[in-house]
Amino acid sequence: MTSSRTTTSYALLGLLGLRDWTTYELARQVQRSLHWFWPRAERKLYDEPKRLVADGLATATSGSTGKRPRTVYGITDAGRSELARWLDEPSAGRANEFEALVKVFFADAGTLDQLRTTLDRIVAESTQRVTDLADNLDVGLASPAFPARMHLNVLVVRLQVEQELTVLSWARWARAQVETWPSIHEPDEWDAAGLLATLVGECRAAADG
Amino acid sequence: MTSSRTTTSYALLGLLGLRDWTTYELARQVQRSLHWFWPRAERKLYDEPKRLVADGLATATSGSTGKRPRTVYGITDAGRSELARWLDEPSAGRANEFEALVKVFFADAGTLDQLRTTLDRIVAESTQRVTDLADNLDVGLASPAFPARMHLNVLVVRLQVEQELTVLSWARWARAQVETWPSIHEPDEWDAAGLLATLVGECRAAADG
DNA sequence: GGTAGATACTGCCCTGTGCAGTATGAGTGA
DNA sequence: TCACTCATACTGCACAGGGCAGTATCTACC
Repeated sequence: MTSSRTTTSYALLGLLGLRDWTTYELARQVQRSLHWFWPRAERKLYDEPKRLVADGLATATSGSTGKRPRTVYGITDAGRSELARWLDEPSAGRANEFEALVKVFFADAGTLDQLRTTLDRIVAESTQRVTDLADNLDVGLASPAFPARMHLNVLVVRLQVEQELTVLSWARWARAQVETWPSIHEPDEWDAAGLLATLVGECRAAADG
Repeated sequence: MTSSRTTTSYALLGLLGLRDWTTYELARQVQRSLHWFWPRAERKLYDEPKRLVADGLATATSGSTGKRPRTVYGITDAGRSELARWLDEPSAGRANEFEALVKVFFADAGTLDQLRTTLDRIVAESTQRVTDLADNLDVGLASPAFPARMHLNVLVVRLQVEQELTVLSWARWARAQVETWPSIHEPDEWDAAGLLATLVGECRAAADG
């Protein structure tokens, strides 16, 4: 019986469509590419291929390196057509988790210093992510794993870059704003309603355009 | 014994810090505000307050509307100090789930038409989100639930708006690019490596700046 | 009196996370 | 040659979280 498949199933099936992988290789590849828009724990990546095999979408070839087991997974024809079929399905909406932003949102439960620290950390983490992304891309440029797929990579990577840059520049802006606040409760000299109205205007303009 | 707390615990504790709520009200409020950066299923929002009460961080007042039960939750002093303490903790990194982008990434398992449809859907969903966001903000401007918290709202909302606008403009760009492709495998006239190099440059500049 | 929509939950099964634990293999230097 | 480190290759367990179905009652309106 074919059990129900999740996006994770298809994400791995997609990778198997490119070449054969061991689970360990899959785990590392997922960290490098898919992780940016479909983050999954390594643990799951050891379970999922077994389900694909059970459903006839993938093959498992058991070998060994000395005494250590080594399972290589590949895609089947059924897997390829199931993957192609999945591309037609409507997708789930985006979901963004950003714990630090929850802390910003409830900052008035604490002190101004705490908010400043939170924003400093966001700036630092964001800078790190941007740097990591650039490093990844450099490696990809120097020795592309799948040169024939560069165009699709560019589509996806461009969004990643723009998202990361958006967060980074927002974080710097927010940190600068908060610097001038006299207290966590009163922003002083701040036309919050005006800023909000401007944001609404930008949304309307973008939605119409 | 105090069980371990999750970010969801603190998110709800934060709302309880603003005023008392019934679980139903909490669920609706979470959809309106927190959902954009800490999405959680309604189901979870019925379990979590009970844990907060068990840990002494919240109070539950059982009442009724006729025969229907009605539990109002509030925060305790212990809850307030625990919330303030939490603000000091380092946060988990961001996590973005974007199923449709997985489909874009593996688009060469299907046809060019499928990719175009996927991108069309992303544009549509993104436009909807931007519109919803603007509607929410309009309501918030007209009758703010917590006027004294407008400044924190603006900080958070600005990131939401910029993220949504980033996705929308990316989606439109991507759709336009793909329009010119002769096949899913060859982009024609496309300097993918050059585009990638430009993106890397932007990352480096932003990380340094 | 009927009915649609809002309110107020619970149970169940599954996915997914995080962490600890258990190995072996390959490379490096003392 | 031995020890050490890091990479490879998994498994078990407990708990967080998601999605869906199910079960009520209340309010407003016709």
